[in-house]
Amino acid sequence: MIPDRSLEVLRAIVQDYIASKEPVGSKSLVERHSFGVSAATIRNDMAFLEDEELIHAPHTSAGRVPTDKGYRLFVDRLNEVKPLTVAEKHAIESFMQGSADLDDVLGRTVRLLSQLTNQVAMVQYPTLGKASVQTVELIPVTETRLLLILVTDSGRVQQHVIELGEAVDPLFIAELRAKLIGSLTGIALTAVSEKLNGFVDGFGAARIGQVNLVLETLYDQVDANRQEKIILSGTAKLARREEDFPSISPVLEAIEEQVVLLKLITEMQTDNHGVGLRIGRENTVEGLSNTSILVSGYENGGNEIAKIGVIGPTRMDYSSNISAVRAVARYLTKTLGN
Amino acid sequence: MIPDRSLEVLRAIVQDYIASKEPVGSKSLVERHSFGVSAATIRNDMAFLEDEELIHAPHTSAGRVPTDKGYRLFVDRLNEVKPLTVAEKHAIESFMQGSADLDDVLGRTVRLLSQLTNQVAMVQYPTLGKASVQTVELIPVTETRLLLILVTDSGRVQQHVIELGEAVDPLFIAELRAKLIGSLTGIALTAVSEKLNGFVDGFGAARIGQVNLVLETLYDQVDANRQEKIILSGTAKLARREEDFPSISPVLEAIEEQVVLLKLITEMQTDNHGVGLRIGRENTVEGLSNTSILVSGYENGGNEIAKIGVIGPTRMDYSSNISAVRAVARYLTKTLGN
DNA sequence: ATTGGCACTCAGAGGGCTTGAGTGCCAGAA
DNA sequence: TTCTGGCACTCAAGCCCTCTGAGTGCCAAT
Repeated sequence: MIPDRSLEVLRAIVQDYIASKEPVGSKSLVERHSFGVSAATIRNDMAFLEDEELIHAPHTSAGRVPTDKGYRLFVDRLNEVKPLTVAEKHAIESFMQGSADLDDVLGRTVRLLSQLTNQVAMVQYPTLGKASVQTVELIPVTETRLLLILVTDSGRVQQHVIELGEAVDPLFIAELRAKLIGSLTGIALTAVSEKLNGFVDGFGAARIGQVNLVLETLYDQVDANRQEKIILSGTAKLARREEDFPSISPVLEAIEEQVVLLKLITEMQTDNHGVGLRIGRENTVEGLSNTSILVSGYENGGNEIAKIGVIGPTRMDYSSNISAVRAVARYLTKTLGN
Repeated sequence: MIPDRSLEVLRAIVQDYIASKEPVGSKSLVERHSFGVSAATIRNDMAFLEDEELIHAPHTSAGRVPTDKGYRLFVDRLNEVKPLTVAEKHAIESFMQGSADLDDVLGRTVRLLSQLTNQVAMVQYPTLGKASVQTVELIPVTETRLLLILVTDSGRVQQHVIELGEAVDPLFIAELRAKLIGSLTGIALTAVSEKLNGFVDGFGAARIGQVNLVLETLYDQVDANRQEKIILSGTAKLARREEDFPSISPVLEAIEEQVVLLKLITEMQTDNHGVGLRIGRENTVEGLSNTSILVSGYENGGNEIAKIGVIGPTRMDYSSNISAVRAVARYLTKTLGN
């Protein structure tokens, strides 16, 4: 077990280090905090913390810096997070004012979060979840091309142009459209392909090719709904934190690899505060070993669920950022609820 | 007038500097190139070039580095550009294989260009231009919501959800839809708002509110078509060129300011080679004073036109990059032509 | 358990020295 | 007139050395 005072010392080290970016020594520690004991005593505590691998000295005669494990303990014991300022709340409100368009809302959200936290922010597009088909549309756009539109009950709209390679008969399109709407409306996305089993049988042999093309595109769209997407904002913020990284290049590269990033945040669990956090090397992704990733979940109309979050140096202000991410996630859920 | 040999010397300096990232001196110059004269003579030429502000010495006892003006002259006199390798051509072909979907094609293109040039690549979405309305669709998605879809003859599809705030009558929607299609099909985007003058008069007073909502959204979409957009790829490539910039942070920031970037590339003229180039401070945008921007235009089905390009350090391989940008622009035009 | 004291460590700053690539200029050759 | 070899000069960058001070670990005393 870790003694109370040692915990306090750890907390103080983390705070001072976050504020100053300098390794913190026993003396400056007793100056800035009132422990009621002398520097020598603190040094003993620090020796203990070092044994526990919670802090670490960059070199012999330097102050101490929290390790990933130290940050982790600090965050886990963090029982109150810094509440947002009025200005911040106001910023959230005014930022979220706007249209009901999913792309737009998510775009605003990610910029907002980046601005609030001064970190790189990310928003994952809602995943398939329990979403179901609201409607399907089939619109001729040229002689040989159809536009297929899929609308889910969570408000997501997807469209894709299908090249049929031959002129299409408007009557046939109308029939196909009607049948599709009849079969799919209200059906869960996960059940679409099952539901369409044998669908093609209802058409004449001459049409089968075209019907199959349309169905394939439809499956693709359902899949694209599953295939997740992420948007980022504030990449430049990383660069302004240059001192925090040996080199930012691997970090930028890791962030550009959206597939990896998606996998990472998808498998992150959120705790009882509603946030998930990976500190430093807890992210097994190479290139992110000096960054922490902080996420929170949001809901889209009670159906789809996805995550938003920030990426920053391990030496970030966890307290503020946690409350910012949480607040923005909540507002996002609320906004999407309408 | 600048003597021939001096021009040759400038060319050699630019080439060596691009290759080595080191200021180049008279001695290494005569070693690597066969001018048929001695280093001392070259020094005289260099003194001349320096008077003309085409090269510049970072400090007294150092070699020379081309100035923006020097690069400019070099590029303007560049009469042959490095042709693409077979592998590169192959890469382009295979990258462009895919769907007819505009988003998808542009996404592939920008990644391709970034990969080919090893720079940050950008693709501007096609602008309004001569595009006209192919069709308009109005689809109820919930009790109170409509989905408005606008398809232009260049294959661009835009959609937006309209919240009407009250239940909608399917018959009314059908009527509105029919009238819209009747009025707008084939109409140039630029003429849409004019064409719809008085459109609302054909509806009963009770419907006017709803009709206006739909029209407003439609105008917004036409405008969104005008309001341009840009996508980027390979931002991390900048970071790997860290040495080339005093600090990459301002560069990243400038790039994130897409509005500025758009304005910049929009007003860039392309020369007879089909490419436009701004070198260093020729970009009046702060933060881009150490970068060069290289663009080329592409066409979308002969109608819309926009630009693609790369952003990199002034010390970039202009010859290769120019041919890459040109080639990709050509392929993009071709792909979109289908 | 805590403290003051003390010897010890070491990164980083600062100063001075050396090196060598590179320059500018000049007088003589072509 | 143009080119060349030679020479004195410059100066960033690398190297080594020293110094400094923040910080440590440990011990004996409280």
